[in-house]
Amino acid sequence: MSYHFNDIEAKWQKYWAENQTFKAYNPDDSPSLGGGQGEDKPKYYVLDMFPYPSGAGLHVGHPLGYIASDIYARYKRHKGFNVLHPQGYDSFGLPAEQYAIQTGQHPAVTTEENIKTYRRQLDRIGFSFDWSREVRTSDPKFYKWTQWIFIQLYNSWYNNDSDKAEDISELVSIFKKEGNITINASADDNIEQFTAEQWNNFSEKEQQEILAKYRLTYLSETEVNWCPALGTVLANDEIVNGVSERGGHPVVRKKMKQWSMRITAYAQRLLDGLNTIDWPQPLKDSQTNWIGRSEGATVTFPILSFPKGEEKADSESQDKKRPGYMTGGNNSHLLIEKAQEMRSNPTPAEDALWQSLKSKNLDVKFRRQHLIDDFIVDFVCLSKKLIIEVDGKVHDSQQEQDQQRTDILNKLGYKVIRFKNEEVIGNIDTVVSTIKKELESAPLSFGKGSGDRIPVFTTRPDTIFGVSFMTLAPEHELVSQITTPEQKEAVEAYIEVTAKRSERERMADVKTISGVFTGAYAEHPFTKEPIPIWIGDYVLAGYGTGAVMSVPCGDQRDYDFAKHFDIDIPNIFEGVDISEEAFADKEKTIIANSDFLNGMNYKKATKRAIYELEQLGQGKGKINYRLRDAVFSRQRYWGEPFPVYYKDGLPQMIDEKYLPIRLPEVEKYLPTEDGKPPLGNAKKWHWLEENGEGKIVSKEEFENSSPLGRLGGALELNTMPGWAGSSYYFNRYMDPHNEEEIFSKEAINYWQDVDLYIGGSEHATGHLLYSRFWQKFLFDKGIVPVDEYAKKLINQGMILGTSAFIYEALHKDKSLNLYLTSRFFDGPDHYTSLDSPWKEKDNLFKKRGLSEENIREVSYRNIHIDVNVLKSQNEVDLEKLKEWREEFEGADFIKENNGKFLCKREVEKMSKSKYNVVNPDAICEQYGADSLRLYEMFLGPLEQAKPWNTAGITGVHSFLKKLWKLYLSPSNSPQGGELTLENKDSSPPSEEELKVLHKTIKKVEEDIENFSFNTSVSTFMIAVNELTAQKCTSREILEPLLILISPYAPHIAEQLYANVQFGKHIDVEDLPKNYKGITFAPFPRFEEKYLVESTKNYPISFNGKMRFTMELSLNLSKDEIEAAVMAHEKTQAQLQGRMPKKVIVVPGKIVNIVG
RNA sequence: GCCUUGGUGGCGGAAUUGGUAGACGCGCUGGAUUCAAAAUCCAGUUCUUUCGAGAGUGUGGGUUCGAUUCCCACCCAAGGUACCA
Repeated sequence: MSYHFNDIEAKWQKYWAENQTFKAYNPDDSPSLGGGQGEDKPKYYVLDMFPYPSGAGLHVGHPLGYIASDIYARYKRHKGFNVLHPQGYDSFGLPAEQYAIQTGQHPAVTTEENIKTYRRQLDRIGFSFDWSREVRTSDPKFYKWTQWIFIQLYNSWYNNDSDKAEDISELVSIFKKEGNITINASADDNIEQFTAEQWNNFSEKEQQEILAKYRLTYLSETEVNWCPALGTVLANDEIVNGVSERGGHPVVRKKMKQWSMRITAYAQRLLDGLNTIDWPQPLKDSQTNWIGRSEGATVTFPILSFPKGEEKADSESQDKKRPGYMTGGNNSHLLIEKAQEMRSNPTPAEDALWQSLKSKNLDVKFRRQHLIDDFIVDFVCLSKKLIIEVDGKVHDSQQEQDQQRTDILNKLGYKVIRFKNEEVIGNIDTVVSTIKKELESAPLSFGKGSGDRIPVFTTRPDTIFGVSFMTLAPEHELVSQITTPEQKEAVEAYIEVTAKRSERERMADVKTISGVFTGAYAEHPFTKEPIPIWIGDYVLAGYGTGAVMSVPCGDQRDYDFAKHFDIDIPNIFEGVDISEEAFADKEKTIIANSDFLNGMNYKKATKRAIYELEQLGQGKGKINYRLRDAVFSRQRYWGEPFPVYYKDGLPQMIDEKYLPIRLPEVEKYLPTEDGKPPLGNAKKWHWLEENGEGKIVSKEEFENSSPLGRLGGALELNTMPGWAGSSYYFNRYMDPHNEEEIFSKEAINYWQDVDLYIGGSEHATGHLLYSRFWQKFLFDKGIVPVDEYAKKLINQGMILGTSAFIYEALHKDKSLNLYLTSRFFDGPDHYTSLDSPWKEKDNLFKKRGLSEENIREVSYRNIHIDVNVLKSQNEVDLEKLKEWREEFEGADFIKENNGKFLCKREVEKMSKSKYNVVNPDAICEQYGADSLRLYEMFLGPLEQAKPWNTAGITGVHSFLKKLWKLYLSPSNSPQGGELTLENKDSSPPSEEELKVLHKTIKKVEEDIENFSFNTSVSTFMIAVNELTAQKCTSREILEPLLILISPYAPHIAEQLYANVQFGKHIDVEDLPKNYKGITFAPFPRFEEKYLVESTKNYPISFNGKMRFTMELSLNLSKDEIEAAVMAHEKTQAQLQGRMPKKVIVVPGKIVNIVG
């Protein structure tokens, strides 16, 4: 009986489905569901990346990873594990919606159809998925939990002290008691300080607005990547080269109110976590780059500007310099003496505080009796903009004046705190610790209202003495404030030009150096020299502080800028020539010309520079991240609705008990006429909650309801992005039908995490980063037990297509309807042969009415043809070609002498437009799923990209036929042939056969553990070839061999295994009810003893080159081996009479003769 | 530019700790079988060669008795990333 793969495969697939062979059991399942079955087995979770069911269906490249994971899952079942191997669909997404816009079909309908196609294709390949656990992100039962997680995020804030997310209610209770002074949170950076008293006096709305700045998901006016063509916002990773990844539409920057996710709070933990997981290095590297941690310092440079009214005197006498600490106003000259007098005659309280401030090592500098505008303040920390006033009794009677003064100081960006004399004298420690807290929480930020200094971030504080100018991003908010009247025109013109240039242009045009001087100067923190402030578009507004201290000798961009504008380039490196380029090597750096940093290396100098800056209160060590908070709103229909409504413009979460909030029906999937997202078209999209009942109603219905005791309002119009559902689906598989909880405690504690995750590397900075973020959040909240969800991850390589080309003759760009076999061409228009078929073409040209001269004008081009019309490697089936495209119908084809018409093949990405797509269905039809599985693995290492070439599949296919024959003699009997082994009294295996089996067990087991599936397939081929040659009929050999092959080619293995069990060919239909298939048969045990050899065929090398081999007993000693080798005639021939200098003998390995 | 991965016959690829380079398969060549084809089976297939042998794993060096494997420098390809201070 021959190998009828189609029949066998269909029957076994049906059998597995009916018997739920691959169902994984949770320990808490009821016994009728098979609960407890997994208890005595260790768990193993194998997962494929969530597929998006696209309309095009699967091509041969898609199942590669699924086949690999399936082999591993099946292998683990043989190894006695309770294996969870689920599959489902990431079924929300753009393409279905685009299609809906074009055709009016509901995305749910097309998605359902696409899923059916996917499922049919997947089923045909024989995967061992537990389909009872299937989930779909677009299913309300699933997205109920997506919405639920969103609410959890909304109700959380990130506590940097405990380094985890905590409930927002804890934050509120701290605010009530202490205000926000002691809070160390990952939050917005423009938060004002407040006391408990202030908090308690804030209105509900004010409180909510403040809380929003702490929540892990929050609404904010963000600059987003708006894609007008798609009508939506895109995430950074959805943009490739400045255009949308899907569709290639232009993208512009735009401000919009959006939900954001505070992923930045997790930046460090996302980075640290990478060290604990076994993921591919390139993937870890791209996450590391994406997070973009850089260690350095913030340095603040005071701006030298001129006090009103003193401009002239100052500019003449002081050469346009004025130190940054001179913060006095127009009347400074009148007040300065008074201040000096007060300084020398402090009150007892002032003196006590001053001594404490000096001695407590506060890392910041305080000044006393200092001029701020027209006031003399008691104490001020300029870098933190904090003023401390110590009030005597007299202040009780002048509270109003004091308030006015405070208001003015506040406007100047200072914070004022007041203490009474008796507080300072009575309890100096409390006063100092309050000041400390204030200082710690005061941001080193110089946002609005702090126009007198420029903060920068630098990774090279050691090069601070090399600063010769500063550069601000053109968008920097200080630019307009500091620009001098003379430079105003030039600066404004420059800003206008840069604003007009799109992001894309700016990115493409890196080489052009441009910038403008603002006319303003900043003061160097140490030398107190003035530094010119420029603007330039090489500085990005969005990174760091949007300003840089430019060190031209140490940074190439600064160097180029300085050269271009002829700015001074001081050299601060010892023994380095900077006449041609900047010197950026940290390792070799020795600092010079830098005062206290001279002679230090990078590390030392950095540390010292930061220390000195801190002493001055003009800098601090800082870690900066490139990672930005993730925008979570999409102006789309086909996505998860937010569980959010708006009341007085503030977002409100809907109570969990009302989830899911279902996606409403709309008539049109386009944005509304007034530019609102598609959900704006929904007739009913208001939330109304009254009498403990919540529902979605129309606007009218909401407005007509009684305002008393009612909750609700307009629902959110945005939907969630594609990555929402895929950020936790792997956990939901553990308990996918639970309606009470996202998953049960028992389920998550049993399955814990994914042991093996296989998928494409394209998700490196999208899905794989966001999902790690959510996992860490869920971990903080005690919802999941581990903070990394996938222990091991493998990126499968892409399968490329092998395109086919034929050559078409053209005259003046017009097709002559004549095609030539490709052997004549090296490429288009480049022929290599002039033999008879080549000459034949001229006759055909003449028939087409071309003159001799015309013929000389004929040119050729190569065109793609469908790879499915090929007969073999490169022979075209002309009949099929004509069927494929009408234009070939009446065409002439110039063939080879042997009548064949050949095409050229070339490896390219598999894509529809290149006609090189191969459908797995066609392969299954022609060769079977087992052949497809084996061939995909046989192509090469899993992680590497490799070309598909259908012609090569005959190799694995004939292997399967040989395997079949090894078990069933090639009898012609129509009723299932003779089995080559007798069931009961099969002959005992020979030593040679046992050796083949055990060497195969060893190799295959090692290969699977190393995910080296390609080499296993070769091993199977070798084993079957050898056993066939040995005419093996022993059940002790043939049965275990099937278990080895079963993960790779499960259908044929199941069938032959059944045959072996019954001693004859048996149809699936005839199996007894209690039949146990191959799936859980224990993996054969490798036994070393069968591989022990008594002799070795030694390679004999001369000077390291193998010249011949020699069979010797392994019992021989080194000397005996040497003697035997030297006695060999070929040895003497090689040596030609010379005496060897040395003979290396490695017993069991090699003999090398040197001489 | 930077980071990562890789470079071995006509092609996909093997060689697990430094020890017989090219396993296994495709393709190709020749043969058997057949009226013929498909299928199947057998033999050969890195290159050069005076048939003795010699060279050979991107290039050039090095370490070693011995290097595809380890070290240094360079070249090329693919992927990621990009004025990130």
